[in-house]
Amino acid sequence: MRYWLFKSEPATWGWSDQLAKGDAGEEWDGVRNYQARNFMREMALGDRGFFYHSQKSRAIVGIVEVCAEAHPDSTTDDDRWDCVDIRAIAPVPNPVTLDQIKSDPELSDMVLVKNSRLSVQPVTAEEWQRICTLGGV
DNA sequence: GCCAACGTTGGC
DNA sequence: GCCAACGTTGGC
Repeated sequence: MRYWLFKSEPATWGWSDQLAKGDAGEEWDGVRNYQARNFMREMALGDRGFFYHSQKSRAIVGIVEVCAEAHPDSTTDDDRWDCVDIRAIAPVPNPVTLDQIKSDPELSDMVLVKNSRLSVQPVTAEEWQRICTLGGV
């Protein structure tokens, strides 16, 4: 199993919106960036991901699971863009903030730190474990 | 609200 | 195929 991180502006699509979709999950649509799309194409059913709030709150707030592999993005007719479906698995009891991540030596190589603009990104098993520990998961 | 970083577009 | 212009993202 691989690990990922999904970034969203809470004002547009937040953790509470994701939770409301329940086990059915929802398309992670709207991505118009090749790198992010390519990562989604690599995802497999059952892969886990962090749900990150960008902008104002800047923290990892939840854990999601890939519940459908890459398929055409229903929000566009442009066949370049694919997306996966994800569903909420569990909240992170103590949200892990960007500040915490930046100040933790074990997390200093995270894509989140190095390329803050990438909206879908891979997370290593070590980073996953560390953040779960910090978050009280 | 500003601005730096980055990706994409389109003219040449 | 290069590169300038432009738009968007997201941290501060």
